[in-house]
Amino acid sequence: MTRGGGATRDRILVEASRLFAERGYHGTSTRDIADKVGMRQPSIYSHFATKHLILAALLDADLVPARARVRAALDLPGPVAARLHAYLQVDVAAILSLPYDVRGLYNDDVLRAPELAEQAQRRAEIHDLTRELIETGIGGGELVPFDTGFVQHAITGLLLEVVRERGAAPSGTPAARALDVADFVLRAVLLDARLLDDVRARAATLVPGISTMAVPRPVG
Amino acid sequence: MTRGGGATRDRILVEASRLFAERGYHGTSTRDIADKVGMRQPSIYSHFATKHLILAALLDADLVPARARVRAALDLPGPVAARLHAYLQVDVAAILSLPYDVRGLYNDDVLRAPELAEQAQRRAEIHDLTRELIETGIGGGELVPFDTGFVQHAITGLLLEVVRERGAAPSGTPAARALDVADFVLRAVLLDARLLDDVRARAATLVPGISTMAVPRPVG
DNA sequence: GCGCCAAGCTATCGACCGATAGGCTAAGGA
DNA sequence: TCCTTAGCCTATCGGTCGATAGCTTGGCGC
Repeated sequence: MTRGGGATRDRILVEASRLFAERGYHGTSTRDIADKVGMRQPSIYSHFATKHLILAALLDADLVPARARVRAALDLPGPVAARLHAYLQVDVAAILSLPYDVRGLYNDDVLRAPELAEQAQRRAEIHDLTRELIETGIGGGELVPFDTGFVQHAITGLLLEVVRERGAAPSGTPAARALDVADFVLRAVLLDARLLDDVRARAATLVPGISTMAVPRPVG
Repeated sequence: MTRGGGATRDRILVEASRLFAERGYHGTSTRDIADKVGMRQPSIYSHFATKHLILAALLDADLVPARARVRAALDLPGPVAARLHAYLQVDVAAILSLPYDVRGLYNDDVLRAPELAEQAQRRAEIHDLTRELIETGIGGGELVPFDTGFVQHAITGLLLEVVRERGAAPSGTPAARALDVADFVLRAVLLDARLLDDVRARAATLVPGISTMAVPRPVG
């Protein structure tokens, strides 16, 4: 690991993420991963002590920056609608720009495994923070009084599916797709539809503040 | 199978659907299913020739009525917005009322397996018909000119996540959740937000016509 | 009452799984 | 130069997988 600066470890992560996306975690064997990397199956264990830790590393690469982003959106000042719009844009763009194929990470229900409890907790935290943001917007009269949990789930589902779409037919740039998602959600939840242009303008000024919270992990 | 009128077969399907939802298809063994049903593992093969056929039966129970519903929505007369609203309501309510736990059916990427090609094709057909409905609405100036594929994926993601939510914390009745989904999507895509009340009223008259297209499968 | 057969059972198969043990090799530091 | 050790290798483990073979049983039609 020290010799190559973690290059092999990263290749394992990249290939594993592709296979997880294609066949799911349980449907992918450590031999499958090793074959793609170009090594023997036991050699994987020079870099990861268990198969679960491969998935954990991939999940963390997504979850840790994502949590930083939603926290940034919560801490920023101003109207909730603009912060939500900016957050969605940054989140989608960031996920679509990850070096890993994240499509398979949340498909399977492996997140319930006790070995991934830490990651499951991180994800729950992101959901809680998202709900908090929505709740603030509803309480302040900016957003339609939908059930908060429903809106959070709607956003989660939208993000997951947009990510899944990328692999099948990557239509449009990440930035364009990110704007689509943000617009779609805000049109749905914004109480006064006439404010959408204003929300977009305010969001544009917030995007850099949220983006810089998430330090992208460089991978060869 | 003939003696009990397929009762055991249905119990296998019910228990399998719950386990698939909990651990995914690959994460569930035929022994797990047999244990829940209360029989030995090889006895499963008196009702299903392969494990894939269990999943295929579950998928068909969802996909076949779903295809009928979207076809009905396409064939009905009147504005697209109302038809889309009605379709979404009926679809969500129908899925939430299924005797099976459908949460795990589309999580894994087993649908790519050649044994499930027929089901994959059915699902693709549903997506195509949905896109057609949206395209009509955009062309007719009723809906916001989002990318058609994006809207279809957004709807798919929303439906999947709402279904997933049910198992975790079933908040609200199926009908209430169905209305939430329909409202959320139509607020997002309706060009003139002021028409929403009218769309809802028109949709209410269409709901029976779409519902009756889908014959629910009785299961004990 | 008797034969048929669906539907269960036990026993077992070969394949594949994740993981471990232990050896070889080459790069890097003393 | 020699020692350490990261990073690969081969060989192999026990466990579990989906699936098959073949026996037993009990309800039904005749």
